[in-house]
This record gives sequence, structure tokens and C-alpha cells, in this order.
Amino acid sequence: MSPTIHEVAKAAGVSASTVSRAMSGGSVHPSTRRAILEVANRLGYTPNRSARGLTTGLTGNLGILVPDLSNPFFAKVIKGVAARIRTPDNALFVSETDEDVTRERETIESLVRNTDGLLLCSPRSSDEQIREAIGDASVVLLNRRIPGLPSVTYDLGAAAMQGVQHLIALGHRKIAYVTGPEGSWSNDIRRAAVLSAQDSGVEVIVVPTPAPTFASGVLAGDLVLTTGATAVIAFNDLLAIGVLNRLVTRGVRVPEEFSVVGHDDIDMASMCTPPLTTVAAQTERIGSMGADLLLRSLHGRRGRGGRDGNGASTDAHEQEILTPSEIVLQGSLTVRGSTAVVPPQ
Amino acid sequence: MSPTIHEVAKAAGVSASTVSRAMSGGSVHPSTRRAILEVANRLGYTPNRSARGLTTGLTGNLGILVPDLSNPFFAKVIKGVAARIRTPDNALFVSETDEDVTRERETIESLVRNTDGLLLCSPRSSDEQIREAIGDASVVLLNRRIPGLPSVTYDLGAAAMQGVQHLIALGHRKIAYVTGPEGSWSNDIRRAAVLSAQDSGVEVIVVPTPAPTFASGVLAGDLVLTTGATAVIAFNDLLAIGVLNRLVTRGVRVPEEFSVVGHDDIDMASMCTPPLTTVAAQTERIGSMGADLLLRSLHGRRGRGGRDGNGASTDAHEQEILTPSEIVLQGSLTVRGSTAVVPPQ
DNA sequence: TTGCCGAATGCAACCGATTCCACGCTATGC
DNA sequence: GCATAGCGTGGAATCGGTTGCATTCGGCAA
Repeated sequence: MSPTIHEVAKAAGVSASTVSRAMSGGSVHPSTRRAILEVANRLGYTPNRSARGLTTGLTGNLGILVPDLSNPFFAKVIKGVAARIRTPDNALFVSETDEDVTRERETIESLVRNTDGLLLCSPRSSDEQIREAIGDASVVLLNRRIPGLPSVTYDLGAAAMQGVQHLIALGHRKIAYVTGPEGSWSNDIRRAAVLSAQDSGVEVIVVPTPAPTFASGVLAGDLVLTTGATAVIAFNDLLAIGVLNRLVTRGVRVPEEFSVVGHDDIDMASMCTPPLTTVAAQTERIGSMGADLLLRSLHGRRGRGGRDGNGASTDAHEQEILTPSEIVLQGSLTVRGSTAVVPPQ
Repeated sequence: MSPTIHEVAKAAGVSASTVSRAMSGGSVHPSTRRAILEVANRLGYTPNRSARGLTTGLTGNLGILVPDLSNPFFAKVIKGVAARIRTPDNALFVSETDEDVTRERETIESLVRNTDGLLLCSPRSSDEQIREAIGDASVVLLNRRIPGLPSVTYDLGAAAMQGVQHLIALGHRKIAYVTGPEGSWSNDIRRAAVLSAQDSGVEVIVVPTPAPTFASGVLAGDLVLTTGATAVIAFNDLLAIGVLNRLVTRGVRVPEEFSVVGHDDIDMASMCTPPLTTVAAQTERIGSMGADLLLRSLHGRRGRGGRDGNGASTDAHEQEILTPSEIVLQGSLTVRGSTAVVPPQ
């Protein structure tokens, strides 16, 4: 199919090594390089990735793992990553775990073997499990913080507090929290933020759910109504919209009789009726900054050491470049039509 | 990192070629194979993909291209593909074009070079452009039919007609169609289905949109109201929900005063108020069947011919296996709360 | 003029697997 | 009893790049 480097070399009247150097910025005479590039272009030469990967130890592939592709929050994160990656040198593997912790580990290990670097978005496994699974691969966490690993998150706690304060300011004194998935770092933080309202004399009821989806939200809607709360905060917008729909179906008027707050600000949040008040993240930004961080850390890394004998200095060099960066973005409350002052007794 | 085949060979006391055969089903004595597998397992051996790819010409990667990742329809298709692909031997590249035809071509060409096979979901380019871009790569089209290429579609025309008939049966005599993107095969068919209602004496107005998104739907909502139609059919659910929201905002009661029909049956369709009547596709199924078809066609294909001298017989063989299959699924109308009988004069 | 240095280039080894070929051995048929 | 067929195995070539090392050549300083 595509010509090999040797064919280009012959056509240009030079050796294969010179072509290789011309293509990848080695020391080549300017006029020679120009001629080679011209020939390569004319022949439509593209280096064979497997061959290159064999010597360099690099695949040119990055990977991202998300719990659920049909959750718009994750779709947006991937969009952010894809926008940043768009170069001829890198392609993006996408995998999902379907919120299954067992599969998560397998998938991480498989991705680690087939990519140069990995983005883990909202992983559900424990810190320790994740550390083990990734080994010494280049990984950036998204929407999850583990000490010592690079990550991009946003200030979940502060953002969640804005939602809580909003409800308190509206006079609500009994608030339900609809939980997210087991093992979710963000769920822990959001739940804690809501529970902290107890310090202000607010009663908090935690309502469990099997999965952070619309369907679970519908189920949770009924549970929420039995608690006697006047407002609900859900782990994410899908759940919140599910609750919202159930309330409306059961004849509860929102926001007059009941207030609903979600998290993530997915597109759907502004499309439902009433539009959802929600704690917004800079979703695409999480993806693009994560990709940035990953590419940067990759840049200072050797594929597998190659033939350079001196391990010590390389290690020191890597240490310095791989110093973990933890980026924290800002979140903020977006007030829409699903929240209002507490109904009179 | 991972041990090489030679290390396994030495540990097992055999040659590398025997290990290779043991791993990939060649002719090896059962007891030898068992011993090798045991050693390989103990050492945690996984074949190096680049090395394998170099000789076999296969990368073990598949790719899928969609117009927009944050469109839930495409997210579902990808889910279907991912579910089917889940094997240790294959990984999935995901790319999006952001509905940009220029980028579409570049992306296809890049994916063709880096994968063994490609799924093109709802491509916007012309038949000819697509044929050129894919060359002789293995490709399966999703939600698009091009004569001679394998594809998975559903009977868009018949399904769309159900929506049209539904509105006619409800007494509507003036129907607006909110169009989808330029170059979209499904848009052509859906528009034609709506226009065919003219044969039954129904007036049809076509309303253009810049993109098949919620935001465009909101804009289209105002245009629709100026037409004097009593019902609207939109190219997809995102547009339909946008129109719906705009109507509600402007005080038009749905479905009492105005009926709305969408296409695709994305999750959101059942979550909005009122829930959307929509023409449903078997979305995930499109993805999984497409993946099936692709894997099957790959199976009968050689990476790059290798060293087998006899071209003629191989070609004949390939011909037979690569005979294009065009799978057509069924679509159907899901009636929900956004459609009702035409309002009295 | 001689010697040295660095830039430009070619040669050849190598990355880790697959696969063709040859060899030895046993079982089978005549 | 000998030729033959076939299985199991090892050796070696090969895929298409990259890179360390050797070589050549021109230029500049001594």
C-alpha cells in the first residue's frame, strides 16, 4: 500500500536513515531535507506505525476510560479531550465500564498495554486498586483526585456548597440527597457538602440509588416524597431529571411545592421543564486540560528506555518531568426554574 | 516491561517459533502447549502489538467516526459497537467531525491508516468522496447506504411514514418539517417521507436549520409558528425538543394546540415535558450489528497479502467474503404525549 | 600545508513477533 | 524392509522503521 521508507530513500537517492532523520527532525542538510520531503509527499509516504512503535516503544495512541458513554457529562469530557488531541500523531481509544468496577480494572490494564498514556474519568475503584492497575504508566485522572497522581478536577465541595446554601437561603429546612454510585469520589464530596447543612440545623435524608441514571431518578422520586423533605439535591442531572419527572407525574408542582437541584449542567438540564437548577462544571475544559497535562507528561518520557545505557540520569530526569500536577477548576451554581422558596407550611 | 517471546521460550525450554505457534493456534504438541501457556501466564506475557503488527500488517484496532459525540444518538451507537468489540484483541478508536465535511475526509483517511477496519456513522460527505477516502479499506456504513458498500441502516422511509401517517390520522393538514444537516442521507429520506404527504392533500412547509441541535430547534420553533402549521416533524429529537421548548415558552400548549414529532428516540425524548412522540431506531443495535459485520469481513481478509505468492486465488477468495452485505433494521413510531388531534379551526 | 573538528550521511544492528523451510522422527503402506 | 507421509520443532529471514557508530568531506586554525 503506502510506500516504505526504503522506497522513498531510493527515489530521493539517499539512505533510509537519512529519510528517517529528515522526517523526524534529525541533523540533515536543509536542501537534502527539502528534496526528501518533496519526494515523500509525492509518493504519499506515511511512516508505518507498527514499525516505528517497535523501536521507539511508543504507539502514538492515547486512551480514555469513562463509566458510561451515554451519560452526556462523559460525552462532553471526551469531546474536550478529542478537541485537544487532534493531531496526525495521536489517536484516541475510548472505553467504557458500564459502571462496573470489575471491568474497570481489566479495561485499565488492557488500555495501559496498548497506549502511551491514559485518562481515567471518574473511576469507581479505590485509590489502591487504581494505583496497582496503572503500574508505572502515564495516567491523568479526571474528576477524581488521588494524592500523588496528576489530575484535573474542579472544586466540587465549594460548588456543591453553593447549591446547599441556595436551598437554605430559600428557607428549606429538610433536604434529601439522592446518592451517586458506590466508590465515586465526587459522590462522597457532594454527600458531605449536603450533610454539612446539618450544622445549620437543617435535616438531611440520604436516599440511595442503584445507578446514576434517569430511570433510577424516577424510582428515587417516590422515595424522596416519603421523606417529608421540601427540596432534593441529586448526585447528577440525570438523577435530578428523573426525580423531577416523577414529581410532576405524581402531581407535585415544581418549584412551587418542591425544589430540585442537580449536578453537572448537562445540555438536558436546560431543556427539561422546568429547567433544572444545577451545579455546573467546566465539563469540556476538564477533558481538554487533562489531555494537555497528559501530552506534557508524555513529552518528557522515553518509550522504554531504548538502548541508552545510563539508567540513573534518565530516572532523575523523569522524576522531574513527571512531578504530578493537580489542576483544580472552578464550579458554580446555575440557577434555573426548578428551585423556589419553601412552600408555606 | 512485559517479557518478550524469547524470554518465555527460554523459560519453557523451547524456541520462540514454538511459543508463537502455541499462542496462536499453530501445530504444537498438546503437552508442549500446556507447558508454554503455563510459563507465559506465570511470566505475565502479552505479545507486543507493534511487533505483531509489523509482520501481520494488522493493528488490532477498529475505528468509528461520528458527526458529534454529544449527540446521544451517536453515543448510543458507539455503546453498541463497544459492547460487541469487547475482546482483548481489539480496541476502538473514536473520532468526531463536529459536522464538518472537510474534517470528515481528513479523519477518515487518518483512521484508515491506523486501523484494520472502520465504521462510518452518518457521514455527511457525498458517495463519491467517501469512496475515494476509504480506498480499499474495510468499512461498514452505519445509518447511511451507498450501493456496493456494506452497511447497517434501518428502514428510515417506512418508519418516517409512520410518523407522517400518525399526524394525518390525527387530522393535521398543514405540517412543517425541520430539516437536518446538508449531505445527510437520512435527512433526504425523512424529508421525502414528509413531502409525500402532499399526495394526500396535506400542505408541507420545510424549515431550514443550521445544525441538528437543541439550540437550532429553539430558533426553528419561531419559524414554525409563522407557517401556520398545526404540527411539526423534526429531523431528530434534539431539534424537536428545541422546538417543543420554544413553543412552550411562547405559550403554545403542546399537544392541545400543536403536535411535535421527533426522530431517533434518544433518552431525552421520554424525559421532556410533554414526553416526545418520536420515530424510534434500534440505536444500539445499529452499532452492534455494524461491529459484527465489520469483524466478519475482517476475518476473511489478509493484512497485506504477506508472502503468499498466489494472488489470483486470494483475490477470488476475498471477493467472495467481502461481498457487501446491507443490513436493514426496522424502525417504528413511539407515540407519547407531544401529539394529539388537530385543534378545532 | 597539515591537522582537527563538526556536520552530513551511510551502514548495520536491532526492536519482537510471525512464518517459511528444513530436519528428524514415527507411523503407515507396499 | 524401504520409501513415504506427516507431525512437531528449531533456525533464520523478514516486516519497516530508528539509532549508534563509522566514514567522508569541507572549512578553518595553526
